[in-house]
Amino acid sequence: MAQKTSGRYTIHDIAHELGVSARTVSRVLNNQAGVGKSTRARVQEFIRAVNFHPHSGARSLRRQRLDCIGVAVTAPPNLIPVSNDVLTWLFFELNRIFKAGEFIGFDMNPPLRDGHYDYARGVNEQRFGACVVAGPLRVNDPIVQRIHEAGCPYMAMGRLDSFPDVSCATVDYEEAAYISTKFLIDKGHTRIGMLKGLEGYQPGVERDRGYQRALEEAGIPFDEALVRPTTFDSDNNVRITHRLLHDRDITGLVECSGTEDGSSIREGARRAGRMPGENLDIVEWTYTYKASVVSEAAAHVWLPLREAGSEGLELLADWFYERRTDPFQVLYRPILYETPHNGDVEPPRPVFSVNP
Amino acid sequence: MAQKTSGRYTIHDIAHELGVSARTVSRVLNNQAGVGKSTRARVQEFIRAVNFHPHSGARSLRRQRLDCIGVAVTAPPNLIPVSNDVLTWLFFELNRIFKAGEFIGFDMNPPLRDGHYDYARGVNEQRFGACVVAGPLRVNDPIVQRIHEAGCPYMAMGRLDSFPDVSCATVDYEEAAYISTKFLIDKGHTRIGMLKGLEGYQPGVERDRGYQRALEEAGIPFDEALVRPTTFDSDNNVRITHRLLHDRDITGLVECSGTEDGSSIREGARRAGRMPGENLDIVEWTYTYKASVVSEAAAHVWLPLREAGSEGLELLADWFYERRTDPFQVLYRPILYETPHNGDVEPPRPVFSVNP
DNA sequence: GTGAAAGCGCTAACAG
DNA sequence: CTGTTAGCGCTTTCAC
Repeated sequence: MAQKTSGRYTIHDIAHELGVSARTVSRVLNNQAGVGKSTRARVQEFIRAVNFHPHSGARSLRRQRLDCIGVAVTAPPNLIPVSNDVLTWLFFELNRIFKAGEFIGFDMNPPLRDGHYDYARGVNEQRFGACVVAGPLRVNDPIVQRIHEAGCPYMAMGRLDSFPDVSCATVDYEEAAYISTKFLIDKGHTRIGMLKGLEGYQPGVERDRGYQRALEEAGIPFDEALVRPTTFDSDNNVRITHRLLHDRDITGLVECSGTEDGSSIREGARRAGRMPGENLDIVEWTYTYKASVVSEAAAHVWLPLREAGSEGLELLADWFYERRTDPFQVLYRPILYETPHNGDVEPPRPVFSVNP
Repeated sequence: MAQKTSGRYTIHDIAHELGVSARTVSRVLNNQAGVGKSTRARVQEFIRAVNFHPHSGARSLRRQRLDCIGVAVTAPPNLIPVSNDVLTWLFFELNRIFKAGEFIGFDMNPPLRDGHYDYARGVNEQRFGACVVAGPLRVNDPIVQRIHEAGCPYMAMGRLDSFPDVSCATVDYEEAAYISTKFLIDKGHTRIGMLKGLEGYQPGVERDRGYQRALEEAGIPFDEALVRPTTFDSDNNVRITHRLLHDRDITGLVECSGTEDGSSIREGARRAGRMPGENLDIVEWTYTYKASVVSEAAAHVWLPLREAGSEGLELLADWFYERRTDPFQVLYRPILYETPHNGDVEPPRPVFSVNP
């Protein structure tokens, strides 16, 4: 068979080869009506034999439709280590919800441009026909707004104060911080520490607000020394926990690092000579319902982020398939539950990965 | 500013707006010479103001060059759960090696077509200008050959008997199985069990070959009951280990599941009433040098897969940037070392993730 | 230093 | 049921 010099067939080559028109080949490729049964079979046979696939760029240029669903993270993995569990969950959900064989692409390492990670490039360069923004949004993030303005269906897994119209599915971290703190206040604690994840990101700001609101309501003065930003490095978190708990007057601790890394907390408490469950009441945050992050914790707050995300992804698919036309906002409430004490508890499925 | 009806600017719109030609805008976009200093500044300013980005499809159609480096896995994550560690390593390496701001896309969920996962689609549809095939290759895999024939620079992280020309960077699993088994034979064991990962994949076949070669050399008859295929499910591996070690005559064990999941082995041995280090000599495989998978193991075999991969990625970049033109084959030798007994040992960085 | 025109591979509109 | 034609947005000749 004559092969084009470029080394790849085009539909014109195929049409020529088979003595039909390019339009016919295109029809076969797109499963459109208007091709005789035997012609269709011949074309299909040929396409399969030479392993022909249409050029996605040419295709996207002509139809005004991109067939790639993109996942973009808001920062490189060293800063925002989105865990394998979340990526796996996203794969499964995207494949469950987008059924038409869309290509799913992950852009996991956005370039730094003008001081911001440009995770919008997949949308801007028209690679993505829809985009999931995974990872927390920075305070005053300007990038997600560009995605919004591009008109591409998208869903961020976080809200943004500075851009309230953002299309998103997430949980209410302010509420989570509020109920965590209030729980400890109601148990009689007045000096409550907080191990605060995601400083500089929207979820970090929400933690601050919820914590302060609970204190205010109870008339407890705010002491900034009690709030310690954490990272995704477990050694560091051991140290931070240790240092915070040095203050023996702290009897309650909101552990909202978001790392679900119980062993760091335990080790940090141990080094400070504290015994969770005896002289320290901990409220642990987790993204898994009834997960046992630390069995000695007084309570857990469940952040149903995946659950919110799944609902958001359905809406995103509706938008992509033009069953709806607008951004949406899905906000799930966190739920506080006393730590389950039977041995039958699953470990958390982390949203962020922690080293080591 | 007048905006096109489509909602997006094209270089023609910009040219019209600024009273220059599209060619000039294109020159600015691509940092080419032949534009006056002030004209260039005006164009750049405008582009930035309206957040213009060229259409990647149109661009790839016209130049015969794709600017996306793709990572494709050979099967969906439930079958081949490539771990976050490997993904993260790939991000870092790709970003270290590809320096021209290439887009890096991950296709992590290839569709099933004709009984094979079509992980070549990114190459076939001309989305990827280079492709890393992550994950093991199935025995007789026909897909990677299509990538090869497409002429796109690529690198598989595995060899393939049925297609020896495959461009790859990997380790010699046959040698690994051979030295593991030989080590135990030399210690006097004659009945040696094997927990064999990746049945049905090339690395599984190589394990078989290396194991049998060592036995043959020593004149020990092969007993297929001693070789047990494992999975990436740790509960299952506990059961398989337990069942295998039921045979009290087995005194040596090659643990080449590839999971680096020491606790399953320990638990399986415990259930069978065996004490590693006392009545059982284990050789553990790991992808991390001097990692402690199981401290009671007699020896570890280090599979320098990442190290081979890094060298392969450099060659892939050379190919992509046209500093070389051909496929390559990088094959690293595994190394056996006695298990270090000082407490100063790092845990392995897994290549596959294991549930739970 | 700049612009007009052709064409990459495909699909939509329209004609037969 | 099938073919012709135009044009998506860009880069590349080539001419000025």
